[in-house]
Amino acid sequence: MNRVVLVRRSEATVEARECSDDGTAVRVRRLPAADLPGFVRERERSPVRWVWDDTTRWYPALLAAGVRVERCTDLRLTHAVLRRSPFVDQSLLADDETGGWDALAPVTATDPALFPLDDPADRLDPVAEHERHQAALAASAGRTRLGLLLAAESSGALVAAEMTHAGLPWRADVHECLLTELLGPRQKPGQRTATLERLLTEIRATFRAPALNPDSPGELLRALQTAGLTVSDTRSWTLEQLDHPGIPALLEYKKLTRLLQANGWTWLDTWVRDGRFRSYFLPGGVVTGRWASNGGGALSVPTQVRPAAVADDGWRFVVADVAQLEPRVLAGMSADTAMAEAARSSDLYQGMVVGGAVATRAEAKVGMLGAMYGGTRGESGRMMPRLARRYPRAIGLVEAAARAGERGEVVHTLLGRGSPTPTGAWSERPVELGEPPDEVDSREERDRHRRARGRFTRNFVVQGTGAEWTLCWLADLRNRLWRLGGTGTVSQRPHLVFFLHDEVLVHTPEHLADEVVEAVRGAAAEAGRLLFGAFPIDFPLDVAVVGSWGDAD
DNA sequence: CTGACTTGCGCC
DNA sequence: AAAGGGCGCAAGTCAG
Repeated sequence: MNRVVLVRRSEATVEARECSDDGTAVRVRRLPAADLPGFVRERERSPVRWVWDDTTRWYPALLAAGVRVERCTDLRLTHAVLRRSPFVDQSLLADDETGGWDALAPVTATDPALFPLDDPADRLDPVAEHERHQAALAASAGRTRLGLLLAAESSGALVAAEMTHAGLPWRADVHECLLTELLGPRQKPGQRTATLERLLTEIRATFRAPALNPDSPGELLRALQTAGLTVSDTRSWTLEQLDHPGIPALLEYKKLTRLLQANGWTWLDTWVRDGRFRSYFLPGGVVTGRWASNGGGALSVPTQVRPAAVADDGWRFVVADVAQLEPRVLAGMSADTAMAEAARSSDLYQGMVVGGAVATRAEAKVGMLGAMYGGTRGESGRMMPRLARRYPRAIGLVEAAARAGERGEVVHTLLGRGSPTPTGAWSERPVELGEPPDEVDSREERDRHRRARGRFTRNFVVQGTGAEWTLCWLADLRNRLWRLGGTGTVSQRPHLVFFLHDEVLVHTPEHLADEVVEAVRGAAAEAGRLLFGAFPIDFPLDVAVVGSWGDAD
């Protein structure tokens, strides 16, 4: 399949350099920037891979012109993966421009950098960078898996741009009803709503603190202590443990102020336009390879307000999430057949009970979370020996990752994404006897850092490989949705509108909902095959066809 | 006053 | 019910 590298030659001119598989240029043409959408639409009639510096700099304008692309290589993202992969000979990537590629940041519409007069991307040569990537990949011992990761990462960039373009259908009127019901009518900024005022009066009375401002952690802590409560912080979970008549009102107050501040009327004004919640998803935005988001706290939309996400008339949401993604990924990547057997039931934790590893589902869950996150204290720590005996490969894999991290080493995901190189003296330097204590951390502190590093690398391999599974799932789903057919642009057909680590929302015309469900399941099966080949591990989905996100669970 | 840091809490 | 990993965001706090 031919590739077409797109290069900005000036504000008004684009160069399209078409290459065959072996890299020889087939055709180079210059065209006015305004003609680009038409050119891309035409060239998409036969298979092609677009190569560009950064999807956030090219794709939004194409989507706005009604043009979808099938596949691309996003050099900003592939550069980031290659630069940190332990399977890449870094000398093959070295160039004067390496620092520029390292520093390249995505652009969002809220950035003044949307139409930057002086975009740092324009000082970089995508043709040369792409050639370095090809060379580094070809020379890599992990080229097959790494190649899959680069393709999946680039595909994720397309999905992210399309999701921002389409937006998540959001009913401001439903959201406002919900706010008014819980908080009372909207007040001016800085003023408490009726419900908050009522709770405030009650809190001040029961704690005998007539001027108390519960929004100030310091003031609140002192008030609690004056009331005879022994607490050292004001977290809700801490307060729940206390026995005092003022606590319920205080907890309610904290819950409602949180709603008001994070997802209240201001949030609606800022992030919801024309019936869509539009935020920015940033593929590869997290070190593990998970996505980050920008704007409106997209990845932490509380379940409380999800009822306001409502499909258009005649349309539905297909909401799908993977049950217990990370333990399944761990079973697959470690080829632990005993754990894969437990995963055969739709509830992996119950499967561990049936398999005789642990006595209860609760033990299975807490034990696995501890294994993947590094919990050593209490119940999860006590489960570890039994889990390690029963699932030696799975537990062995995370233990090895933890020990590597403690030694200051880099670990990697199944497809070859590397963890960041640790910085700081604590990682390697041995304890020097007699060193002045004010120049080095104490031994205790450095041990604490080492263990924290171990927990990070332990989690990195699982969370990161989980992110690779979901990338493959998204990429394949995106293509299946397009093939369901129909006419028109991305947002006129079944299309992805939201993605939350292990959950997707598809907005679809109602009559295609059943086919979308099939597509979502088919893509999950394909993701499992891509990552784990014939190894028998499956990824059951919870799928719901609903009119509102709030009805999905 | 601004900017950096901390606290607390939402999501997975 | 959290713990243990990864985030974003808003408000409070504090130093300059």
